[in-house]
Amino acid sequence: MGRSPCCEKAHTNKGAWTKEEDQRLIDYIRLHGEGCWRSLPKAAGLLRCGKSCRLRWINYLRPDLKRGNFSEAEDELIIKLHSLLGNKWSLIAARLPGRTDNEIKNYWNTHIKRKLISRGIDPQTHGPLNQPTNTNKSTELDFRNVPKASKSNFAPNPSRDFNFNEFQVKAKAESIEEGTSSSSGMTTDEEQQQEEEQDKYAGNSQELDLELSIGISSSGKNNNSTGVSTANSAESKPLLDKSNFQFLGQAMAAKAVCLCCQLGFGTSEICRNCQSTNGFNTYC
DNA sequence: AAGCCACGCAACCGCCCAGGA
DNA sequence: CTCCTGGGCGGTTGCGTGGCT
Repeated sequence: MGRSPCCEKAHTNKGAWTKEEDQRLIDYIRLHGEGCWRSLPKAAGLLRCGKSCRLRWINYLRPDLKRGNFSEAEDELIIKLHSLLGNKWSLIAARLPGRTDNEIKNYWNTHIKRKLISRGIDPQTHGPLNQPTNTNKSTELDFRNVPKASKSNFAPNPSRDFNFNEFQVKAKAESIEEGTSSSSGMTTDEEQQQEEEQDKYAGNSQELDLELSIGISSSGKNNNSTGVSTANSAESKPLLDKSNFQFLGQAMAAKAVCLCCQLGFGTSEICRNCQSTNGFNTYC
């Protein structure tokens, strides 16, 4: 039996995308929007697999992408989210405006894993390195190893004994790096930028609110945040004039989904609160 | 200067799920 | 209810690049 291939492999290009291909894809999506990826390559005149087009768009061409280096605050946020969600990169990415799951996954594997190990923390269990792997604390909600089906089937379940406070993780600005921040070799400007980032994500309370509303950040906020990051991302920003894509940003914001709702708290106090207390997402 | 190696990241692969017919 | 298709996700691969010898 087997699945039908997503495309005619014999007639598709592979490997790195050319500028022409990028431009074709951008132009097409600008005119017709996202969706129907299978038929998109033909319609756009691309010799690419539909999935390849989708990935290229999502991971590289999308106008609301941030790119550039991850800030320390983003690092910590990723770590906290990973401790809650495990390798659910898409969920983690939903909490990091302008970042893609692929980008975060790569960053995790190349930087954060090493960072945690150097701190003596097991990147998988988030427990001490020399501790046995099976160390799930009863007080921690752990989405790792949750069957995939449950991801989208989190219907409200009154019988479930669920303490939402367990979703909130304190991420005090304490001891991010053992020692001082200067150990990272940052310049003063970088440190200042990092502080801004930390303010942006953690707020003044120094408490990381992980109520986990999912969504690509709204265009307004995101524009602001990308304004901070454009300095280091300019070189990698492909072909795009951001202003041309405002409508796309708005459309994406409209697609935002609150995780409270996904988890079945759509009518709860918690869900209402996420509009006002969330660090950077306001949709619900 | 050349070769080797390690690393980072873009892209691909294959599986899974949701929704429609 | 079953099958099929489109889309999404996590894991893996492979190429480009920079550092070291």
